[in-house]
Amino acid sequence: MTNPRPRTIPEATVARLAVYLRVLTGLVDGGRSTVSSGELASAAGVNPAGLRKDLSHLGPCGVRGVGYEVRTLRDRIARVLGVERSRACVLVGIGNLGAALADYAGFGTRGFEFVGLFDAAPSRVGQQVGGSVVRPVEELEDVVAETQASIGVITTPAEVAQSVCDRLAAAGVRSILNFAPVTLTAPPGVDVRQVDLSVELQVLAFLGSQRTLPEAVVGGMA
Amino acid sequence: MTNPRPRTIPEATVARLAVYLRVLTGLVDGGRSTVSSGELASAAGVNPAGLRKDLSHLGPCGVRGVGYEVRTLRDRIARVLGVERSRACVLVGIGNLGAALADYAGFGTRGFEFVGLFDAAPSRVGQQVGGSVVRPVEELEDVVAETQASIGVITTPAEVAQSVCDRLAAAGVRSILNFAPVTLTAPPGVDVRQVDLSVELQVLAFLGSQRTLPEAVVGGMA
DNA sequence: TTATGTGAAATAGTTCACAGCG
DNA sequence: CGCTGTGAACTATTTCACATAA
Repeated sequence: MTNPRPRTIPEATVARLAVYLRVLTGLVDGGRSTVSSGELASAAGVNPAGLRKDLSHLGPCGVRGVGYEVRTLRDRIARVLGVERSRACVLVGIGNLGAALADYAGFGTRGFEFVGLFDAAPSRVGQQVGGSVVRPVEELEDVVAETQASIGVITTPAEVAQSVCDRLAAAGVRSILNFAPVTLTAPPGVDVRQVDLSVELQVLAFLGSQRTLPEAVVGGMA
Repeated sequence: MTNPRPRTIPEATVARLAVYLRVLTGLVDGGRSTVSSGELASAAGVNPAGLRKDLSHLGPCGVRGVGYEVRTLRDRIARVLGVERSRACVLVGIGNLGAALADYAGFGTRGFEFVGLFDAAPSRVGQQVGGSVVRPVEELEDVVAETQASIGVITTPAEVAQSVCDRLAAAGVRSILNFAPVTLTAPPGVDVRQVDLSVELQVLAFLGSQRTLPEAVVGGMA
């Protein structure tokens, strides 16, 4: 009772809350008013008991015997994740991937707004991408200062990613999402998350070969 | 005696092995011949003891008191991950993100070859993207059959992702990497990995707000 | 002496089973 | 009754500490 909300939500849970939020938004748009843990879990690709455990970190938010109120739950998760208000992001490196992200509607509808797109190549600067004009990377610090952007996304070549990271951190960005295939180091107080697209493919390839080649293992299903 | 390798490599380890492989390839290109667990761990952003434990799944591959031979270790990891030979992949949905992936050099250099790019839009079909010509999605099954592609990548809009997944699975693709923001279901024997780019941003946002408003309590009442 | 390889301890995360509320 | 919320059991993963080998 004196400890209603533990401040510690496991990171694995946070990642799944983001998925639940996406599913719930779809249900709201579809006019659904309530949903059970079983149905929501199935739509999110997780186990129902695990979903209930995840939601338990938000405090009680369902009705026993009935399920969860879709809109209420969505709002609650959005508040916990801190996406009720829009967050300013800057994106550095407008190659193919950067342009794809800048143009990806999924960000805008989920509380992220790109307030600055930057590239070092003069040929890129001035182009219109995803509703914004690409600016020279020299203006990065000024724009971060003006817009108070708290999130930076790096889609540059690997060679310059660390220096971009340093500049973002120095300019006051506290959270960095890096798509360049290098491990970045940032000062304390700055979070870095790494997304390596070919790591995902390699894990898939490994799981596939585990299934295909294991001569020591029984043929299995299928 | 050639079967002392436990067939069970933890998935978390597999993902890190892919990162080590990337770092090692960089070291080979840079002419380095040996590396210690500490240095490799630091370059990969992990703890040295954890790295050694990861490598222990491959059997002994270092020299005590010295470290690891860079080229040998790289080859060993590549073989375990099953990327010594190139794997045929198909990519469905050549929007911004799909074009970015098709054009991403990181895949080609790491053992993945796109043998077919597909899109439903006639305006896309025939375009040259990343060295291949975009084909109509109707040809998907034929190309999978011809090329024996074992991996499919989905970068379509969410609405059609499941049907593309079904077609890939029916055509014989055993591993699917999905970038569309929906949870896919596939028949047994088909692996699906989900990458949701805005989930990454939301986790970042949450960690950031944890830091920024350490006192704001989640729910209204207690 | 150095740096690997590894059991054992600690931690994180998942699943189960059922009590309890509507 | 049905479905949530949750302790308890279980599994996976990380970290530690040190024996071991060059």
